[in-house]
Amino acid sequence: MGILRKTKSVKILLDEFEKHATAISAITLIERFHSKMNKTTIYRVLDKLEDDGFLHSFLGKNGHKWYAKCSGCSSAEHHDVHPHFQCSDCGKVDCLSTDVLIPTIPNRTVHVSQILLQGTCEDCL
Amino acid sequence: MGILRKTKSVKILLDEFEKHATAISAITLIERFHSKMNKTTIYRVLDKLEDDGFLHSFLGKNGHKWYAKCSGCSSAEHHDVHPHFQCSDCGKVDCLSTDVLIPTIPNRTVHVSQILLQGTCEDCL
DNA sequence: ATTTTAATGCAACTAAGTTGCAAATATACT
DNA sequence: AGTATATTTGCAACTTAGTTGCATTAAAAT
Repeated sequence: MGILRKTKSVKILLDEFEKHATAISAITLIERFHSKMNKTTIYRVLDKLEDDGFLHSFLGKNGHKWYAKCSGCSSAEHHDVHPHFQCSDCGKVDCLSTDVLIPTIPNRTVHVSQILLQGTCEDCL
Repeated sequence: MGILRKTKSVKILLDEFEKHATAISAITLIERFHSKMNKTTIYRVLDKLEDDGFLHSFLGKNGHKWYAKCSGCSSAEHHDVHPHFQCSDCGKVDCLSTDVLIPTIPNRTVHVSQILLQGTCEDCL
């Protein structure tokens, strides 16, 4: 599918991800923009922005969905396979540029790797 | 809290994890034993078995809870911080003994790491 | 055998995410 | 600009994993 129209909702959400360097959870966006748009719309727009390679998604520590800006992705290919760091204190989630080496697993082919590190971030140390 | 009494439910669930080498999702256990025990009981027993160091839990690809037997854990300490592998074909989840090296992250302290690898398992290759 | 206290079942609830459909709105066309 | 067309939106209702409170049941201690 992907984005076809530059609607108000698309602009608001894109803008929000431009403004913040950190990842944002779907739940947070729903809280933040519930007066401007419906949660269904938020989920749908996020979905499309991910399809288009503007955002990538992953699951936070409770299994809730988080989104962050992609760097160098397109609708053809997502190559944001970096680890994410969630602060146990403030809950903030960052994308880490540090690479984690996934070892070869005998008799298995690994296609996707989800790495979520939890601990204390620089602000909370 | 932890387990205090060896009830029927505790025995059934412990037995199930003895029988299978792979991880089992809470949802699967509820399906499998819905006639023998209530889902609330299942969640509560799993919780306690985890507290006691018999099981460890992690989130699968949809953010749903999975459990597997611990090796060498106690109620005092869980040291099952290994990666998990979920087959995209058959859905089966295994604990991997292979270690993944988590690099030191500047200005952050890492306490927990969740690593979920997805791909094709040996049976589905 | 009786008492005590933990474990269970049940029903109702919570919350994240999804679906169907009618109404609104962005874009294409003339 | 005005109209047609197709996408996007809002809403309400739904789905489903997991949780909670409370009365009942069943371990285990006496």
